[in-house]
Formats: sequence, C-alpha cells, structure tokens
Amino acid sequence: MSGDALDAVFAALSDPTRRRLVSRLVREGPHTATDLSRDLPMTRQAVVHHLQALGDAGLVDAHRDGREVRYRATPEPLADAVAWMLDTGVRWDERLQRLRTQVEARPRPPR
Amino acid sequence: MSGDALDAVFAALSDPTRRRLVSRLVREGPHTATDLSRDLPMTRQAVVHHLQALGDAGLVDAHRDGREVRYRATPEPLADAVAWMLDTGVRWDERLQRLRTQVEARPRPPR
DNA sequence: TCCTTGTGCAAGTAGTTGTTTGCACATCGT
DNA sequence: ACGATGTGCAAACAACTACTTGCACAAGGA
Repeated sequence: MSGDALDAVFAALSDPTRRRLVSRLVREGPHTATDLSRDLPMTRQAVVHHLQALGDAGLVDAHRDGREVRYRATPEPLADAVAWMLDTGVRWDERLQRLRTQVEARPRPPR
Repeated sequence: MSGDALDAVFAALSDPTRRRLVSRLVREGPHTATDLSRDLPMTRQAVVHHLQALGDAGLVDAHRDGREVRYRATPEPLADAVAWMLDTGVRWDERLQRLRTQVEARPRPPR
C-alpha cells in the first residue's frame, strides 16, 4: 500500500464519528447515509462527507439500490495500517533488545 | 485509552513526515529537532510542530540535555490503535462468518 | 569573551476540514 | 399522478493545519 493510501486510512480513523460509522457498518452491515445520520448529531450531508472520507481510504464502499445508496464496511485496508504499526513496534522492541544486550555485556563498574 | 487519545494517535500517523520521524526515532534512537530537520525539506520549526503533534499523541517524548532537546520514540500508544483495528477487523470477520454459515445452511437452488 | 549553534515564541499566510443551508432531481408507494 | 423520502450538488462559514519568517535568548567551544 502506498504512503498516500496509508495517509488516508489513518486520517479517516482519526475522527470519532468516522470510527463509529465503521464500527456500526461492521457490526450491522450496510446502511444508507440517511439512516446512519439518524442517531448522529449532524446532518445527512455531513455524514455523507464522512463516508466519502472513509471511501477514499477504502474502508467503505457504496452500492446504489433503487433510490437508496447503501454503504458497506470494507476493512481490508486496516491490515496495512496494522502492519505499519506492528513493524514499527517490532523495530522498537529490537532496539530495546539491542540496548539491553549492550548493557548486559558491559563490564561491571568497580565499586 | 480514551477516544480523544485514539484521535490523536491516528491523526499523528496520518502524515507521512510524522510516520517518517517516528520510524527514524525508533530505528536510531533520540535526536534533536534541528538534527531531524536536516534531511527533511522543511524548517526546524515545522519539524518541531510535527514532533509536538506526535508528543500530544504520546508517540514521542522530549528530554532537555544542556542546550539540546532530544526527542525519543515512545510507541506504546500504538498498541491501543492496533487494538481498535483488530477488534473492528475481528467483528467484521465474525459477521462474514455468520453470513457464510447462513449461506451454507441454505438449501441448494434447483438447477 | 566571542562566535556558533540549538532553542522558543509570535505573527502571518495559504490551504484543508467539518458542517450547515438551500435547492433540484430521482424513485417508491398509494 | 402525487406526496413522501432518499439523494446530489454548490455555496458559505468557522476552525484548524502546515508552514514560513523574524527575532530574542541560552549554552557550548575556540
């Protein structure tokens, strides 16, 4: 996944409304924007914008059905974001481990 | 971790410069802002702003040493972000699994 | 004691984000 | 055919973000 795509995923998830939308779509399956906006303190248009941000990140897709548009969670891109974090975490652990080894290999200071 | 903290972590990681800063600090250990700005196409002040964003997310901390301020990676908050993603992913998998079960339980259509 | 270097603060600017309102259009059920 | 409902587009706005420049201050080394 390109850096830009990773940008979009992290940016999309940095907003609590958007995380909530993803959670709900994951738990309950597809919904329309109008439906999703019913229990959120904002207009349908605001929700649509959030869904578009999620769509740009590949976390959601839209499917037209008659006059309705159903949004569905597509959480695959989460895997790339998790991979970046785990990789970073692992490198950090390795570095800690190296430091620990150096400390242990150092001769005791005279006392 | 509160939602706000999760906001800050995801927002901090949504910028490629900041991911790069974290990576470098994780790989090489502490550096000053001036040092970090040397191989980035922006001023020291811009780097300081990025480091502050990372600091707000708890991904970096600062320690004064004489006239220098060394920034160090503290990747613990990554764990919470990963947890949110894995939890969401798992729920999605469960939902998929439920659907699959339903599909498998359905009698074959006549052909 | 200078000169260099690392830092901190403040103001300013350009661009982006989150949200609303208003209106036009499409579709469904009666 | 008509009213209710779901959608799309565009303008407007405040708030925020990413940067820059300029300057003052602190600390280390010759």
